[in-house]
Amino acid sequence: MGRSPCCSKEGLNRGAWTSLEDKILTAYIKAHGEGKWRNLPKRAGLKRCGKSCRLRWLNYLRPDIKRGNISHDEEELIIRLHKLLGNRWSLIAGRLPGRTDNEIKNYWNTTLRKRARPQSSLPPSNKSHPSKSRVKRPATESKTTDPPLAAATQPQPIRTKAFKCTKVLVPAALLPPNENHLTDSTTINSAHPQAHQNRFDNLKVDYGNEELHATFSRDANFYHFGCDEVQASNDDGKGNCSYGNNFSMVFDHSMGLDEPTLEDWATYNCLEGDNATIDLGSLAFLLDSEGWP
DNA sequence: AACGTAGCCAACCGCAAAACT
DNA sequence: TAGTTTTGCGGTTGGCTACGT
Repeated sequence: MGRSPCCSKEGLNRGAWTSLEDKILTAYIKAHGEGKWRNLPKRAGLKRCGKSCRLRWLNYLRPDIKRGNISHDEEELIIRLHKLLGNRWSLIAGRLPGRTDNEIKNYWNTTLRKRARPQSSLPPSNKSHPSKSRVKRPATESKTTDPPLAAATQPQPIRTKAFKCTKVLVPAALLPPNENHLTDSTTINSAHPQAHQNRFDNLKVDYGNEELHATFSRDANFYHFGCDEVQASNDDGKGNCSYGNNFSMVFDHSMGLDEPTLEDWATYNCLEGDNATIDLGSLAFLLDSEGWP
C-alpha cells in the first residue's frame, strides 16, 4: 500500500520545540480545533511536520494535561492496568485523566518496570559498579532494549498492539426497546449479574478475525470473572445474593473484547458522582485475583 | 574540576488501521 | 472494491541532568 511521508523533511525544524512554536500551535488549535494534522503546520506557519505537531499538542500543550509527579495511587493503577493490558499505553492513559500515553510509557520504563518485575527474577543489583547505582533502576538493566517485561509478568501472551472491534452484534433481548442492534458502544443493564453472565454466553460478536476470536474464546473467564466476584462479594451466606439494580457493562471496542470487566469497575463499582472519582481500593477485587490474566 | 555513567523524558520513527476518494 | 491519505499507536533514540569517582 503506497504511503507518502507525512511531510517533506527538508527545511523542517526538528528537536525541542521553542516557546514560540508552542504558542503558535496552541493558538492555531484553539482557533481551528484539532485534526487535519497534515495541513496544520502549513496553515499555522510552523516548520514542523504534522505528526510532530500532533505529538506536541497531545503530550504537552493540551490544556487538560496534568503535569507533575505521579501520585502513589496513579502508580498503583498503572501497575495494575499494565498487568492487565500490557504495553497498551494509550488504553492505560485513558484511565488516568490528564496523563498521556507517552508520560505513562516513560514512567513505566524508567520507574515502575523494576517494581512490577517479580522479586525472584530481579537481576543482582549492579554487579560491576554497585556504588554507581542510582536507586531508580538496576544498572544491569539496559536502557531501552529490555525484553518486554510483559513476558515475565504475564501468564499468557498479551497483544501489545491495540486493535479495534467496530461491530458487535447484541441479541435483541439484551437491548432496551428501540435500541439499535448494531452499535459501537452498547450498554447492557441487568439487575442480575448471573443473568448478565448467561446473556454473555449468547452474545454474538463480530470478531473480525480468527486471532481475535481465539483470544476471546481463551479469555472467556474474563467475562465471567466480574460476575463471579460480584456474586461472591454479595453473597449473604444463605445462598442469596444481592446485586445493584443498575449493573452496567459497557463495551469499549477500541480496547478489545477483554474490556468489559475493566469498564465494570468504572461503571459499577468504582465511580461515584458526576466527577467519577476512582476508588482505587475497589479495583483490588479485580486485579489481585489469582485467575487474572 | 573533569569525566563517566545512569536516569529521565521529549521527540522521532515506522507500522497498521481507519477514513476517505 | 481498491487505492490513497490520515491518524494513532508503541518502540526507540538522543539530549539534558544528576550523581559518583
